[in-house]
Amino acid sequence: MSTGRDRIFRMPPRVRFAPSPTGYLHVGGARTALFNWLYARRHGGTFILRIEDTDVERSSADMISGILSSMTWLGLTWDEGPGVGGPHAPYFQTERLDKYRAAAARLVESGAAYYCYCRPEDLAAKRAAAEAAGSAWMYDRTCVVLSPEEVAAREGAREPRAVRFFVPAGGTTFTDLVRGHIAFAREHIEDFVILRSDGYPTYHLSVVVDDVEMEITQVVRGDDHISNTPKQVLLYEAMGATIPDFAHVPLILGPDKKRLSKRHGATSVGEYETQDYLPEAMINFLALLGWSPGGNQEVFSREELVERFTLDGISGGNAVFNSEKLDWFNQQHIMRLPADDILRRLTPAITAAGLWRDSFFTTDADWIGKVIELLKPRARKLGDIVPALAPFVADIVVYDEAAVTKHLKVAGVAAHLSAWLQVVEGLPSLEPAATEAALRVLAAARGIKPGVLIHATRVAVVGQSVSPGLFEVLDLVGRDRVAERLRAYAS
RNA sequence: GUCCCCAUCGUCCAGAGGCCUAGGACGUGGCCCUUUCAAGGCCAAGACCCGGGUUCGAAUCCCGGUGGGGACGCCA
Repeated sequence: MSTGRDRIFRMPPRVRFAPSPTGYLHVGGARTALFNWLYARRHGGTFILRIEDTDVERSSADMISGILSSMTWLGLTWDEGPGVGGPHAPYFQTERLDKYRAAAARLVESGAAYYCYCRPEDLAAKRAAAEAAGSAWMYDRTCVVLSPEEVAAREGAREPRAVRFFVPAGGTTFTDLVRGHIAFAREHIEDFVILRSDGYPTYHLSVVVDDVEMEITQVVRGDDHISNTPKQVLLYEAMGATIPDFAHVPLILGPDKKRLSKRHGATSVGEYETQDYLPEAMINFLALLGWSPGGNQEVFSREELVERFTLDGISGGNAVFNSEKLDWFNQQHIMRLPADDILRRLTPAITAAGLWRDSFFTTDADWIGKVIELLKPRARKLGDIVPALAPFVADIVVYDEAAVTKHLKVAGVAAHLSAWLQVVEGLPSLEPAATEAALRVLAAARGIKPGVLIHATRVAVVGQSVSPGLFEVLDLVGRDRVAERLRAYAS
């Protein structure tokens, strides 16, 4: 049998992300998708998206479009799958049912599987009884001993039946790229159903049939699939197919170390999109949850992650989702975004706020770029920049009452501002260093601390007691606007 | 209950027998910068789950225990 290692060097990998559209794209799923995507991109391979919608009861079209949209938002583009097609189309399992049925029939034919006429209610009762007795239930093989005549009779009577895989005696081992060898004794594996009585395949069958047909070379998926793997290995063997490599990645937990769920807060990628996180921050954060490139660098661009990604950098233990660190990554990525990029991303929001000017991309590009640079390190979310733009680009100043009371409605301040206004009007421009020097000279002349003028000016000009460095702000707001706003509070 | 996986600061990771007096990041506390708020810089507190082995030497290897997680569906 050829090992995965050989395969890596022989041909580009083909990996897939195969979500079930029974819910939104969960951050855990997103990370699994990311690892697959990084692996494919790193090795010049193919990243396939396949929708496992065989649970027709719980799957929905809305969930499918939600998942696709979250994948797109994260930038996890797929080479084969919904919308783009590919050599193994279709990529929706419900459109591939004939393949699973044919595979099940072949397995029955070869004796690797058999028809099971047990009724679900009876099985449930047996399971409940075993559970009550405190022991684990495994299918008791009632139907494996049926004679060919009886099977023929029941088939003729069109009795509902499922197809079960016959688990042979022995042991099953497989190599996991993250954990090494894993062994299961087959007495712990029951004869599992591969085709339901309604003709739909179960996960085990469809996943193996598709992974074989789509020539998947590495199966990178969640840890929760590790106990499914021996069953699937058995299926590969029975089908005479090449077994892919497996890499099971640890789960993402909530702060209480329980599997991450809604009660821990936002768990779907869509919620983070709504909350205005940068997709590159999400990618960076998720990549480092359970994987390490080695070294001390923490902030990575998508390209840098692709360059460094290796499966053996994945750690074995589960990871707790730490949203404070996500916030930090978000801020780090905001600070690394060029101003023109920020402007482009924020165009709709700025427009909606009534602050847009077409000159931002032309004659005012330089100026607005400086404004954004000033606002950048203070934004925790990209959208924080939008309201902060108002005092610069418009005459909209929202005055914070507490700030006004504290810094402007103070005895003597109006007179000081009046003097300062005269100075400002006499200045050729508000170049920061010169403006600051002028303010300090004035403060000294009037026998007050520079801070009195600085704080009063800040509140008068931006309406808040916090802002970027005052003199940079004044320069970018412009002398006329600054003078106008000072005048409102001068005596 | 049975099987499987995992185990380093509160959290995410580094560490693949001596480089460990265990390193980085988030968070926390302090200081610096300073006109505010951020950003940035510096400092501090903070961990190898326990017990046995193996070895001259173990965070690193082995065994056991404990703890956590996962799986035991005609869900995926």
